[in-house]
Amino acid sequence: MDTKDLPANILDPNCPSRVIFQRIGDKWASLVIQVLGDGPVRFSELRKMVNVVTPKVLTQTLRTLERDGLITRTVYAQVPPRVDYQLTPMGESLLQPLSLLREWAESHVPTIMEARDAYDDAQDQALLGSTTQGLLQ
Amino acid sequence: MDTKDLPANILDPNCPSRVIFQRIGDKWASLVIQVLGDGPVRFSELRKMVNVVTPKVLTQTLRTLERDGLITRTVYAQVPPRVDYQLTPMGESLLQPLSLLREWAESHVPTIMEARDAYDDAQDQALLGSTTQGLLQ
DNA sequence: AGACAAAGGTATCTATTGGATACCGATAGC
DNA sequence: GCTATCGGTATCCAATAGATACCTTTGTCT
Repeated sequence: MDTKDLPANILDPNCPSRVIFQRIGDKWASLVIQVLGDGPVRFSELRKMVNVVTPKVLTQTLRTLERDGLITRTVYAQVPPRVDYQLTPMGESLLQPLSLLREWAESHVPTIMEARDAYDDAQDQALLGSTTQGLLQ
Repeated sequence: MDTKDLPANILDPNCPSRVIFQRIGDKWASLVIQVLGDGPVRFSELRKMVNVVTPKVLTQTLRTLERDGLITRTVYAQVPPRVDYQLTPMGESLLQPLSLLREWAESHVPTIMEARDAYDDAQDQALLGSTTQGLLQ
């Protein structure tokens, strides 16, 4: 009985679901998938839409997404070359969960910014206090 | 009229929602939030439950989550010290979107593993072909 | 008194990853 | 020939993650 036969569990570092979960959360992968939600996009367009990623990193991202079966890569024999990336059905099935997260992020911007300001102010105060204390010794 | 006044948009690199979106997708942050879904957990327990993170990285993760107002940190004046981390209401509001993603990941493990195998096999074949070609020259 | 243990970290160093930049190969148009 | 386009690679440097050792406080054990 091997680990891989157990039910998938993200908290088990040996479970593939964990790697997959973290791949989805990848800095660029999730953005790429959402951009591809409207249909196939070519490499250079993708680079523009997902502001701002270097070609090396975008290529890496696309390769792993392709390997995982979330997108397909189609090369057209033209010059200059044309390469389209598009979601597979499995890739499309990720759109809904991802858009929920996206909506969450977009709607909580103000609250989070406030929380940050409050935290940073508190930190500044604490720092000021300890410095003063230091000077008073 | 500044960028920060525009509607939140993850695809805009200057929009805070993007940073927030990527923070959620952070390798450890999302796992921590899900673990805290069942109630407060202390540092060492968290380390065990979120297998396997180094103390430095866990501390960093917890600090940013605290700064963003997603968790609170409570210190009990005991020896040895006890520090509890728990979700704020905003943190709790992330549980549902995250669990969707988690379910997606856990349920698609087999399909993705197959896709990987297929991709790697295709790569091996292509490599073998080019090598053979190389030898035949 | 001295040694040791527990919890929640921090400090330091190294390995891995991400990013900036330059360049390549094929071909069409000038 | 020279230049531009597209989809990348190659190379190098900076930022991040990870491994490991160590610190602090106080209670307990000997």
